[in-house]
Amino acid sequence: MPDDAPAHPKSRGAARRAQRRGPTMEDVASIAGVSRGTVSRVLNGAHHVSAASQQAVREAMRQTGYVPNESARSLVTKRSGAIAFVLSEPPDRLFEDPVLGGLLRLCTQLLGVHGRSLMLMLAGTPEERDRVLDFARGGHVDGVLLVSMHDGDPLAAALVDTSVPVVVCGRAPVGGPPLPYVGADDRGGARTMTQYLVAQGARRLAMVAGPGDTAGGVERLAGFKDVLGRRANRRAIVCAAAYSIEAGREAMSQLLRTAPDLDAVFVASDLLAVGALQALAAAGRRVPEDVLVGGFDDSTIAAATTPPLTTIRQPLSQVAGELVEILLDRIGGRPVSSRVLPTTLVRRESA
Amino acid sequence: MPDDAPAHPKSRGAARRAQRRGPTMEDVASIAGVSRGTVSRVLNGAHHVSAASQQAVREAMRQTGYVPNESARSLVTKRSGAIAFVLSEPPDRLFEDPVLGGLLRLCTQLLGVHGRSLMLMLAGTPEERDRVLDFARGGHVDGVLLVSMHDGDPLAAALVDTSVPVVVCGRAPVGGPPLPYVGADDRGGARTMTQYLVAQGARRLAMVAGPGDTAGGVERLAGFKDVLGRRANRRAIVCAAAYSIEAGREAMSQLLRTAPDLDAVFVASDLLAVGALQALAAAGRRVPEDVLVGGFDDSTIAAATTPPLTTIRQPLSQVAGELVEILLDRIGGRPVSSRVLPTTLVRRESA
DNA sequence: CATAAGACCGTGAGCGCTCACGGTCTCCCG
DNA sequence: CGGGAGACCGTGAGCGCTCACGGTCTTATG
Repeated sequence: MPDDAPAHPKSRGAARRAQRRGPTMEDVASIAGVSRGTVSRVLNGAHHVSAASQQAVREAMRQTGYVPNESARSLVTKRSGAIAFVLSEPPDRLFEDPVLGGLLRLCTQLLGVHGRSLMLMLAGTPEERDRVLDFARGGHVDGVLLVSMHDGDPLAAALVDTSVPVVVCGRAPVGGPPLPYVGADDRGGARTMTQYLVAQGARRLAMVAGPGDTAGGVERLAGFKDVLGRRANRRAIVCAAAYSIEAGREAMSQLLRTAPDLDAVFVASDLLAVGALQALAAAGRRVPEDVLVGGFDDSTIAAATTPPLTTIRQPLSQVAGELVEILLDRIGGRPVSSRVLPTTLVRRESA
Repeated sequence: MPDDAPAHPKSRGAARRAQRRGPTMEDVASIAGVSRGTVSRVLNGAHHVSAASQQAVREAMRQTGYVPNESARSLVTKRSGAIAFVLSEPPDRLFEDPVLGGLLRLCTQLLGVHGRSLMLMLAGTPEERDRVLDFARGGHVDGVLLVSMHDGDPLAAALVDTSVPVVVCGRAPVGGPPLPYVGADDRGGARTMTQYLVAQGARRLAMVAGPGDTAGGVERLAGFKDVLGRRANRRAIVCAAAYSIEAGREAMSQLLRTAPDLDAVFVASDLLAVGALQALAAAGRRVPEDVLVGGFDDSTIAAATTPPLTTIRQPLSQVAGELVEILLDRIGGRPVSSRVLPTTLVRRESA
């Protein structure tokens, strides 16, 4: 410390405290020979601080191992630096779906580079929902990334009047408040797949749709119908009870009964398709020789099935990118708009 | 302002502030006709508070929609209520492995029940690691759940001297500090599977082991060798480069070259096994007729392969339970001990 | 050379809470 | 009936930070 005299009167207890409970701003300030205010300035922004002070402060921070106390900061700024990633789903969803895992990872990573942290919150039960609401109201989080597939989700409505910025992933639940959202183009993707199946020679197409109260459920079905028009056979469409392997197996079995002559099936998600593949195999139908199978999502599992699944890829990293960008914009008070991202067909062997 | 009489001197700004930024404790107190201190008491513990005051306070809280400000609380208590779930892995791990997703969900849920929240943090890059460390040092989290598979992880060592309670999931990395951990009995499970394979008539067993610097990698291999003793053929053991489908495929292909006469293979993880199954199919080997295949984890994917995978189940919910219990104990200053949980064989069709 | 404009920096007043302390009031025992 | 023990409750002093304000010192400008 070439530039510093013995120290200021204020620094008496500072050193002792510094070793007890982590150094405070005051400690850094006294070591750097400046005031709290200056330290604060270099910490955020560093406008109007001389190069010398800045240097001294940084050195003092390094030397003391200073870490700003986020609680104290939040207390006055009313910002927490945290974003809630809320999974408004039955509890086993995260367990099953690799897509969700990927989204979560991507968001954590992206948020991290913006200096923000992610709190994972479940909202399957009323108690959990209340906790989320309390967090939002209590200023514990600056924004919410709501992953909600189901329509009429009570959380979305409750969340808007906490006035905490919210962005929905997937699609804004119908009947809910008009929240900004970002999602893949479910309908367009479904159209692409259906057209592809037709182009591959499918004549009697069937569909395993997702649950009827989810965006993926209705939009992908709509895309299917867009292409088929009145040729769509009502008997050849069943909705799965959930996005799970079992539900897919059951739905496919049912399809095999109601539309036994099907020669292609579009399944609304890869996980569902895994189940469908199993049901098909159990029924002795070969894929793709007897039945073409198309999935949706392009999750990890798609490449692992037998045969590997032809599917529609969701641009997951784009979705994550837009999600955090929009949320951060909303938090910053900038205007935002929802976004629907294009999907692509991934050809493998099932169709 | 229709509802406000001149009121107490102190409550002048209170009402105005209450509608601006959420009610504070002072607001609740003045409405309930008590003091801050009493409100604080009913909030935590509620000892030495008359039933009447307690009633009044609760009513006032309900009426104002009061939510305690966690930052202010943390500032004085030095506790944050948050736990970091740190994934010290290459970034694509979470993407792939359903086991991790399940663990994450379970921990979030359990922690939630205890009134604590979970921050998800990645620690794949040095920057991310520094962030984790800063969080720990800054008192931003009360404890860390470290999911680290690789030995010699620098994070574990750095974390211990932040004096923040840490519990490791999996196993304490060798060469690292002696941290409490909880994990499944990898070695025992591997023994069980190997014995089972032998009992099923396997004579020339091979193994696709996990990466050599992971607990799962060395322990499961050790279990394999425990059973086979000197009958273990060195040529019939290869380590996969990672826990991924591709790595499994490649390892299996290699095995097919170095030990072409194998009639059973124990694969150190389900994900790896998916790849192995693909390689086997590509080579024209039928499972289980020509080759028995055993996996490890019993992740979602295990039931979805063709044929469905016989595997070793990790008691995931028990792992999660012990993990948070031990961490909470450590935070509470109670003594803790590491725990190894038993695994079970799940028979399906691949062996 | 006087003065305005700006750069730089220190200070005080909180943010909303907890916790130790001390005060009051009741009740019971000797 | 005095007084100690508790129960109950209010108060002050911060926790570590930010932000507005105002002061000093430099520099440019008329």
